[in-house]
Amino acid sequence: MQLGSRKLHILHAVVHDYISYGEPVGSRTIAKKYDMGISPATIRNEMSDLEEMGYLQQPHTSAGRIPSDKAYRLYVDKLMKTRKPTADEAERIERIYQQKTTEVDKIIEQVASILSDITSYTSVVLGPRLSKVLIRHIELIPIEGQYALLLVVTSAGIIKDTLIRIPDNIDIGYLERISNMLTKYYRNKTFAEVNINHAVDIQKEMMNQKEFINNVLDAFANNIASQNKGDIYLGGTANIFNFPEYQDIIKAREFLNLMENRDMLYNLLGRYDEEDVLIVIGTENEFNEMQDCSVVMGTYSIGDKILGTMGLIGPTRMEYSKAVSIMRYVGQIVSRHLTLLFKE
Amino acid sequence: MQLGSRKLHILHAVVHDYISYGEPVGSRTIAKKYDMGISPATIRNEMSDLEEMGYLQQPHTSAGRIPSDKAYRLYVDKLMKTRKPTADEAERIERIYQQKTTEVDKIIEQVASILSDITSYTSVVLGPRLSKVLIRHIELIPIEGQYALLLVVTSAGIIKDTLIRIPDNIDIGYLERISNMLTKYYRNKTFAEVNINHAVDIQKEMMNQKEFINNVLDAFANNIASQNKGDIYLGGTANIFNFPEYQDIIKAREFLNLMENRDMLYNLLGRYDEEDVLIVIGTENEFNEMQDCSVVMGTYSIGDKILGTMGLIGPTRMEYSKAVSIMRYVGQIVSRHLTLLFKE
DNA sequence: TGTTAGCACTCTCCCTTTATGAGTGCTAAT
DNA sequence: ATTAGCACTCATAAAGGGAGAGTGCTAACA
Repeated sequence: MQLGSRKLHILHAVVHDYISYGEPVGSRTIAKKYDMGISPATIRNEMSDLEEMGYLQQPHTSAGRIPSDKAYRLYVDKLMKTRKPTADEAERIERIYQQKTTEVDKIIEQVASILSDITSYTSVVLGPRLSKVLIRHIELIPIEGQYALLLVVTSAGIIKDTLIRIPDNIDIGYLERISNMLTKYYRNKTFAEVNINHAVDIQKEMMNQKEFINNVLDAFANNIASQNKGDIYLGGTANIFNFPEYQDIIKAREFLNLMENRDMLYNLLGRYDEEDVLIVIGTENEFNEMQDCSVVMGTYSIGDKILGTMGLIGPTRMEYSKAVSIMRYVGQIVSRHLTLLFKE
Repeated sequence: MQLGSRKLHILHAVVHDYISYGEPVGSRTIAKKYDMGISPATIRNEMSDLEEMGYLQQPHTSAGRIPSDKAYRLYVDKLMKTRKPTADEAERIERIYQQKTTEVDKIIEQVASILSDITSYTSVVLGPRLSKVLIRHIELIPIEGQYALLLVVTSAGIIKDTLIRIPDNIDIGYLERISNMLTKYYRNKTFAEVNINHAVDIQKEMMNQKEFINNVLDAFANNIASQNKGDIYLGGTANIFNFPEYQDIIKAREFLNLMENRDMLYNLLGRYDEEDVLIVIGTENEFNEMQDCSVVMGTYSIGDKILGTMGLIGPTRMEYSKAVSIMRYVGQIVSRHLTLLFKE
């Protein structure tokens, strides 16, 4: 069977209506609201065809139709009109620029909250992936007592630190020398490239302070460089209650448990690093637990280096055009902001 | 009317039973389960008195009784048996020691998750209050381009940073000198005590690099020292669904919205800094929205300096003895862990 | 005088029944 | 090919009708 233009129109109408109201759409509704000059009976015939082709489903015999995931896919690929953020939305997104802080965590946190506030979906934002980030500076700062703080500053302004015990006979100058060596050696490398066995200069140094240097290198490699998972920020988890399909307490609970499963979210979003927005609809998602939802993903960057991923999670009948336009614009703005702060 | 020992026994039984099952407790139930050698009819008379005195309430005529907030208060103050963590609970709490990281954020995050996992209530943990924390070290780290990172390391291992633009003609040595001055000047002060006008040495320095020094001091005072709110970590927000009183989607939603209201949580917990555990029951809470819940608060410290507050939030019929014992023990363990890491 | 058995009464909860209405598919007419 | 008409299906809401838990009151009892 062919997907003629009339079928497409009807499909569009069903998807559009269902996205707006979340109730199965009947033939009469379409005839009245979308005014396409044919009678409900004709629409019924077409809908019956569309059901056979896998685009529509009936929850039960005497209900209207709802779109299948296949229909949403067709909708987002072919039928959906692109949309720009409204003036109000744009204004709210641009508040990212007004953040005073230069701490990436805080910026990302605000991004999550803006995303969920504007869209009323749940937002997930991954902090900068450490594997994508360059080491800029390593510093051993003496703390009183017998401790020093090993600090690593990266190109995205992220700072990782760990405490190290230092022997009595070590002075500040010595710490500085080691800091310099480490910086010189690992500067502009990623954490993934850290391999303490290759640091020849430093190994020479080992002769006099073998144990201490070992401690430092060990802390660097194991406490800092091996944390390859960045943080996850969530926004608007309670938004899911806005949707009638989640009025069921069991479904709502499942959803919220899902949002607490950081590993899953990390796996879902973490592997995505394309420039453009990606839409994953219902059963297209490889995680079974999320096959009731759709996810709209985007990324943010510094310069042209993609740093992290953002996601909007909502019911499969989500307003894709809105989610996409917001996601795109937020991506642009936050990237521009971070680039201004940290580029070069 | 007097609260004789028999009335107390009955009240105890009602509270205990209602905490366990969440259903109104009838006279027969008490006679059977708590075996106090009197008949249901007598218990009914006593319960009627207790109701008059404001300790019990009836949801409707033909239901059993439920405790009022006043009854819970009496219960936690006088009737409740203290309880120690079970071996299993203690073992799970002591995993705090096994954390490899020395980043306070991560430790606190784990504490929130342990608290909520063990108790099955929602946990809220405030990060160290900056007003309680001493400045240990200030450092200007040159980043390539024309930027430096202004880093402040504190006595609780927290690190605050902000970016500063630096003029062309400034070299590393100069940055070091300023770092040393700042450290010398503000060391062992709290952020609250920071007043850039008093830094005489540094103001002298201003003569040659007036604009730059101004930038540094301004960033220090405004971007770092003025952030007096620490972070908030939540655990087990979805736990609320375990309780029948929150099966109602509207109540569940209200609760979750509450948990997203960071300011409120901050105000609720932030002002509390006593050593011992504090229990706030239902209407005792000054925030109307939280008068359906009870909160058990505790603190954690470094040495004998109280740093931050923790809270367990659950229904008013929460298992206070459990919540209190867990809260106490977690407080002890996390304080000991932090003290080992950061003291001196 | 305090305690208890007995009993009528109340109210919720759950089950069943019934009515309503939205929507369909089929058939026959256009 | 399109559409009006109609019988049929199914979910949802409203109404009725026990069953059960629990109470308060009264009168008997130790």
